[in-house]
Amino acid sequence: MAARILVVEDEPAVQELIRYTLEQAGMEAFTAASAEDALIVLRDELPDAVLIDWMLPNKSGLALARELRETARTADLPLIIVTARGEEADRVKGLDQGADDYVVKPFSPRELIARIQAVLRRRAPHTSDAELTVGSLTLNPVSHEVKLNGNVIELGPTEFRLLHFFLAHPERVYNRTQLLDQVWGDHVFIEERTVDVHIRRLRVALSAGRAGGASGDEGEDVIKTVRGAGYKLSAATAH
Amino acid sequence: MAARILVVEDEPAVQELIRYTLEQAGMEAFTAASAEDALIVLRDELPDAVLIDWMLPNKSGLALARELRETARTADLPLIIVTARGEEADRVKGLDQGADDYVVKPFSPRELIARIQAVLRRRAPHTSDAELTVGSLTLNPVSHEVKLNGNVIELGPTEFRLLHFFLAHPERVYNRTQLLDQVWGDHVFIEERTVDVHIRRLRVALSAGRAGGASGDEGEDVIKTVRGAGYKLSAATAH
DNA sequence: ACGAATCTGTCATATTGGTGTCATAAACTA
DNA sequence: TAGTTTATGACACCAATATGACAGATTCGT
Repeated sequence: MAARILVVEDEPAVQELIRYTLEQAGMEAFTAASAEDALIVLRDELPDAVLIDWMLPNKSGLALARELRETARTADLPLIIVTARGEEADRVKGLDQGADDYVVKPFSPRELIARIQAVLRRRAPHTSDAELTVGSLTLNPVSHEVKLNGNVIELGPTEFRLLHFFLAHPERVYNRTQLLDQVWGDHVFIEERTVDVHIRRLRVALSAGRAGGASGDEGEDVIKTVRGAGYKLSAATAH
Repeated sequence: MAARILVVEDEPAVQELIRYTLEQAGMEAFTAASAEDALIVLRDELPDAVLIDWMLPNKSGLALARELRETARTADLPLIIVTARGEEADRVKGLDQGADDYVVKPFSPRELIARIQAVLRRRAPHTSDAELTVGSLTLNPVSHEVKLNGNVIELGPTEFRLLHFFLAHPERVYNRTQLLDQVWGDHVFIEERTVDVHIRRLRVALSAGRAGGASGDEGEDVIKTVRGAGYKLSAATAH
């Protein structure tokens, strides 16, 4: 989902430049030409971050920043101040006022995007890092490590994501389309049969991990094929 | 050159008092009204020392202290905690958290200056700066020395911070963006691929340290590449 | 203040390894 | 057995990472 940014900037040319830059980077840009407009726009929808020009008609950008901070609903919005070159004092003041970062004009598109993304990143909560386990199989998202009976299993990125998904939804059957959507992303256009191949690669890697096993007794595969339906991960030693 | 001190204090009156005191003593004072602001200011420039009020809005001063210690870039900053009278327990806790010293409010200007100068003078190091070790690799933050199998390894500043960070968070995978945020600071605006280069420099330095070894037996690299995910430091000799 | 030495970030290029597809063999269903 | 559906092995192509070289910064010693 694209990040939605509110741009508060009175000068049309700059406004357009920023909007273009943001959209190039896959972000959605709203605009407001004054602090008042900004407040009105914000009444409707909360963006993911707000970009405020330091110099605005009537109410200064700083005042707007302070106001946003004081209002509960907008208090947590990441703010980035756009300021003119120099102005060290102003910068500190801006940060004191609650801005999360600032960008000095003129700025490069890359820098602007980088700053915004940094701010968004900082606010974003960490995704669940819990270790997933089914039977003797364990996947640790943090260390990016998979173990089976204590043996470390080497997996390629796709197989890792695939197993990760299965472990997060055990015992549940997914058809190839669902797996493509969930593991690859629902915009990709990939042959369905490709899933089979990755399932195989995953199986091979896992069975290799079930090492040392002397006897021909091949334990049940953790990834089960459900003919006509898809695949599922199952701990059951089902017969 | 005047010492530059970052003052993290939310109460304007106290903030002003401290600033005045510092400037009287020929020091340069930056201010931040909250832990968040402090982090932002620190993103730009590293001062010579940080003065933190124990009670801060949102994030407590202690939490800030801990955060600074955990981030490679700021891990070596001398910290002084400003705390209210009494609270022996807090004091201990503060020092545990990595503070270098503390000042009890109300304090005399002379005392404050003295403490700061003392801390600056013995640029020395934090009690909590324990030596970090993984396998036969050791990093001593105090002496700023890295050893591998007893051999001293020479590292550039960035490589040192990078290794420091990895040693503080072993077995955990970080992508390039996270490393840039943690080791360089999250406002920097650096090409992601640059991380690769520093990883390489670190690897080269470390493998050089695995000296004398005649045989072609290249021991496993301590810094592991996790394709599609990033890098991690791992003790595991696994292959 | 002034070179010398070191450090840093970026590129262009080399390498390595992962991906998606196919053709074909098996396995299963009816 | 014929008709499907899934498993396999081989491959060419593409993507991610490693490497080596460089010019601009920074640091240090003097």
